[in-house]
Amino acid sequence: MLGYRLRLAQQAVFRDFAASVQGLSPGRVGLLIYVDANPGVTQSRLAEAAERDRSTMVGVLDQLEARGLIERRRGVDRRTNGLWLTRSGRMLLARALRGIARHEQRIAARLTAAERRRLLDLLGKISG
Amino acid sequence: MLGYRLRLAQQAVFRDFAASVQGLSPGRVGLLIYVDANPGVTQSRLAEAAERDRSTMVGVLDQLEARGLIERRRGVDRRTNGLWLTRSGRMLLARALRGIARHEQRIAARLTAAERRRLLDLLGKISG
DNA sequence: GTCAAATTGTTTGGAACCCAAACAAAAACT
DNA sequence: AGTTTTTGTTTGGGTTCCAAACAATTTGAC
Repeated sequence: MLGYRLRLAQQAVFRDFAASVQGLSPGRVGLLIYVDANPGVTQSRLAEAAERDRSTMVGVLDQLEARGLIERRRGVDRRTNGLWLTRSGRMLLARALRGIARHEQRIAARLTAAERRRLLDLLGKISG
Repeated sequence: MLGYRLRLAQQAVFRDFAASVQGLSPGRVGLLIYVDANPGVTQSRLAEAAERDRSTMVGVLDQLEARGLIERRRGVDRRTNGLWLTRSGRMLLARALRGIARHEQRIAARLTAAERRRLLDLLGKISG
């Protein structure tokens, strides 16, 4: 019951999110944010940060690279690829973040500040 | 932020759920419950109830049938397959439901009754 | 009653996701 | 110098889902 309701709420939020950031899943946005904050980060470190397998990253990064959002550059350690956002990657990320901000506002509008705090608190009790 | 926390909570609940009901995803349990409550239900109706495409059901039902949990019988309308739980399907479902009950208790133990009501209320505000 | 239209389950092809095992290239350690 | 470890990659697998096309069957219109 609770799990079901959690899923419904998450889906509602996700749908709104998806409407805010066309063509970029939450996971992808997370990757772009991380690369933006850590320019030159290695694929393995990024996989670690995202709690995904190295092999999972390959295809994802291939796509982001094909869309011209990130760039792989061979590192001094020639086994590694350093990751950077391209100009258009930074621009798309900025646009996405603005969309996310609007999204947060729409969601926040459904709750008072006190309710929001309470909800986060209760969710924490379940997660932790 | 809120979407992220929702996802964490949902994952926590899901992990606990998975530990309760080995080898049966929440979706599968939902299907078994529905078929149990509506013996002879048609594949299309079941797909409707689960908000999935007819074509999605085929593979899922193939698996459940291969595991000997459900049975397809040609209906009077010979286009249709009526669905029934087999004996072992009913037994497995009963076992799963007991596991889920224990699961709910474990989750409930993290919250007081008042907190639980409050959480469901707040989640409703977000979903609706 | 006959013939077009709708419905049912199915197949095929595809899209996101994800992991594990194996591999070559490169680096680090001994 | 030789062994071990790390990195990115490929391959193969699994899950979950949808859309389009199809034959069999039923329904509806005339």
